[in-house]
Amino acid sequence: MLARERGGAVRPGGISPTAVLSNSQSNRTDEMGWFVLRLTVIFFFQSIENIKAVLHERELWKKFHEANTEMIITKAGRRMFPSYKVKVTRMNPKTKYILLIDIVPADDHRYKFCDNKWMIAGKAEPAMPGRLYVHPDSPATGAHWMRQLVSFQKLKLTNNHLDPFGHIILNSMHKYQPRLHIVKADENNAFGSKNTAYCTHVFHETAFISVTSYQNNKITQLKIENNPFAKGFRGSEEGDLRVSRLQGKEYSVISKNMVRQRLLSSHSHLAGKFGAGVLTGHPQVLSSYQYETGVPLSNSDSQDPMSNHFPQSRDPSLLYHCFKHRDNARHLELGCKRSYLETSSAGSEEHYFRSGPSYESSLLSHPYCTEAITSREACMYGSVETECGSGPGDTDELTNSPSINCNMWATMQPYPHYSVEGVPYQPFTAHFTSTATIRPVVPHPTSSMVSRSQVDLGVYTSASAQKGLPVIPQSSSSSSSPAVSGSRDRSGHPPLYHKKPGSPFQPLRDFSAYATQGTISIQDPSHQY
DNA sequence: TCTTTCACTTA
DNA sequence: TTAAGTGAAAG
Repeated sequence: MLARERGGAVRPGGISPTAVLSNSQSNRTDEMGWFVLRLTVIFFFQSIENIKAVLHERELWKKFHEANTEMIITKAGRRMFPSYKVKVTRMNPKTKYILLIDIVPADDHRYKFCDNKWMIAGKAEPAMPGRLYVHPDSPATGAHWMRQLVSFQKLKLTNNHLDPFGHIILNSMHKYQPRLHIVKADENNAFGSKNTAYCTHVFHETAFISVTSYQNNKITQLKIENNPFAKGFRGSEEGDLRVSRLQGKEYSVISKNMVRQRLLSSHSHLAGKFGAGVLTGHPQVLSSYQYETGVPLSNSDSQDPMSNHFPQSRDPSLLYHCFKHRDNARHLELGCKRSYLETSSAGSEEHYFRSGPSYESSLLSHPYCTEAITSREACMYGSVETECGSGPGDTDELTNSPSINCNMWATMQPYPHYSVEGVPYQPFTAHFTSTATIRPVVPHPTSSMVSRSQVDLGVYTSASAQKGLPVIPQSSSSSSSPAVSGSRDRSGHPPLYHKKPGSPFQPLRDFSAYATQGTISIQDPSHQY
């Protein structure tokens, strides 16, 4: 849209491409030159790496961020507040995109709240099985995404490691960073094939610490003040008195909330410092069509968690990186419009994948490492600490030629990433819970990592979700599932994620048979536990 | 710390 | 009217 506007705007009064041509050239040549330029302009501004995403209610996010955002996680799943909403521009209006979110560990620490501040309490628990939340409108055209805010408000967080609903699983008292991924869908409304392009946007102000109950009163107050659903807790003498009476309390009408409010009002200085949340990064062209930019979100070396683990003002505030996949066969086909919980009004719009655990690669200065990527990708549940530097490419791949293995959808670089001094690489293994078939493919499986990935790539069907049953990936080369057979892309590689509208999924019986391809499809729910 | 229950709210 | 989302508080 923007590109079109630009393209259209240049011609009348702007510099025409024909301006540099000889006057003797024909009008036809002039037209052709203009056409080429216009195409170039359109291509440039609509290419995946130029897609712009602006965080909605950034000032609100910033208020929370400055107080160190906390997000409640519950067994049943809890929404995030503030909600993750973005305004997307510079998409090709006619191209189909898939928008999804994953939430990766921001570091390898466990936290505690002492003396009214967050402190490091030890080493992080092993990362939970990464899951992705695919926006329910996916796949949709750029015009659709740009038409209005893209809201991920129905995304839910849980601390239930065996969560059957497809919610994003987190560890309590750990710090996380949500990431937005914009994936260009292929002709099959899928992604993950060798030509799949995608970009990742990270808004550092959306980082948070997961908690089972709020720790910081300032956060509690911000939630109450800003979340409509918490209106019942907003401070007023009447309200607090009402609450105390209803609960049979004998304590003073000056409630905890009131005290909090009064305390907070005395030292609240949450005015935003950031300017408009815009994409200000400058993609660097990496080999094999990889693009990335950004800065580390935190300095993990610091001993001051308050000042460093929730980095404040930073410009650009938005980290993003973009990739185009050419050398791998990983392929995810999307069926995001099918509900995960088809009978649930809420669940009907929820779509989850899994993404890989990540902190070890997301924050620290591990060099870009093919082996590590594949291994982590393959160890969704194993939380394997993979050594970097042993890969064939190592750091050179960071700035030069990424390996084939790395250059694939499933190994999308994690948050945060560094452009020069080693690129921590985040697996981006697909897990999701829509009724679509997920078929992650490991193009170049190596050693045992592939078999681990089979365990990783849990998939949830709407049917299983309704039963409260998670589904464990099974694979089968002998699968007769129509979804499976129909989801192979033309390159011969099964897609990672395939939409098969109206097709009930058939459990695949022999997951191991897909070991070399890493293909995953809907599984038999009975195997989850 | 975590889970469950509660009263209240929004949509 | 009802389903679902809130933080508080008890356990």
